[in-house]
Amino acid sequence: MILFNHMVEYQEQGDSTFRALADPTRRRMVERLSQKPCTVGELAEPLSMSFAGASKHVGVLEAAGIVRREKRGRERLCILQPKALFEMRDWVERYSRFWNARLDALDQALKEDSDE
Amino acid sequence: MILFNHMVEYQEQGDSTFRALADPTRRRMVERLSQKPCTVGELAEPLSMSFAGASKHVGVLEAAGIVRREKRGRERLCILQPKALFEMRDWVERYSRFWNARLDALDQALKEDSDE
DNA sequence: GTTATGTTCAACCACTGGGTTGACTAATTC
DNA sequence: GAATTAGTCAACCCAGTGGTTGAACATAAC
Repeated sequence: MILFNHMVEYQEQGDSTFRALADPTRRRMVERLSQKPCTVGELAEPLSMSFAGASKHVGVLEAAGIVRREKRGRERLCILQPKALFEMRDWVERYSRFWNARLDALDQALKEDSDE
Repeated sequence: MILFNHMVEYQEQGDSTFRALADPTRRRMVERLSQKPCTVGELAEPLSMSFAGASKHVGVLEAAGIVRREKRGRERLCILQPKALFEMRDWVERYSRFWNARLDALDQALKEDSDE
C-alpha cells in the first residue's frame, strides 16, 4: 500500500521536528528567532537560563533542521531554517484536509446507520 | 506589545497539541483515525499495545482536542476532531511565512554587512 | 601573554512520560 | 444471574529529557 508507506516515511522524517517543537521553551526560541538571528547568549537571557541549557536547546533545534548555527567570532549566530517547519505544516495540512473530506462522509454514514 | 502577547497566547493554546503530536505512537493513531473512527481496542491492536496504554494515549489526544471519545455500547469510539490540528497548522504557517520574508531581507543584510 | 567572554562538554539531579500489570466498572452474551 | 468483553484507574518501572554546575576551549580585548 503505497500511500501508507509514504505516510510512515513522512512521519519518521518529521519526528525530530515534532519533538523539537513540543517544548514551549524551544517554541519561544523559535519565536525570538523569527524576529532576527540571535547568539546563544541572546537566546538564553530572556529565558533566564544558563548558556549551557540554551545551547542544548539550540542543539535539538539544529538536529531537527529548524535552526542553523554559524560561527561568528567567538559567538554562534543561530539562524532559522524554515524548511523543516514547512514540512511539518505540510504533514498537518495533509491530514486535516483528509479529515475534512472524511468527516463529511462520516456524518452522512452515521446518520444513515442510525436510520436503519 | 500586542503582537508578542498574541504569539504567546497562541503558543500556550497550542501547547497540548504540540506535545500530543510529538509522540510517534500518537501520530500513528491519528493516521489510523484519519481512515475511519476506531475503538480503543482497534487502536491498540496494530500497535501491539495494552488497552490501558492505548487508552492513555487517546486521553492525551482528547485533552488536546484532537480526538473525541463517544460511548457506544461498552466500547468507546474515537473520532478525529480536526480543529486543534488546523490551529497548529496555522501556527506553523504563521511563522514559516514570517521567516520567508525575513530570510530574504537577512540574506541581503548579511551580504551588505560583509561588503563593508 | 594574560585576562575576560561566549560557548560547549560532561556529569549529574529531578521530573515527566511511555509502557506495563492488576484490580475495578460497565455493558454484552449465554 | 454468571461469565465474558471493552475500557478505565492506580500504582509502579524505566528511559528520556530539561535543567543545573563546573571544567575545558576558543576567540577577543587589554
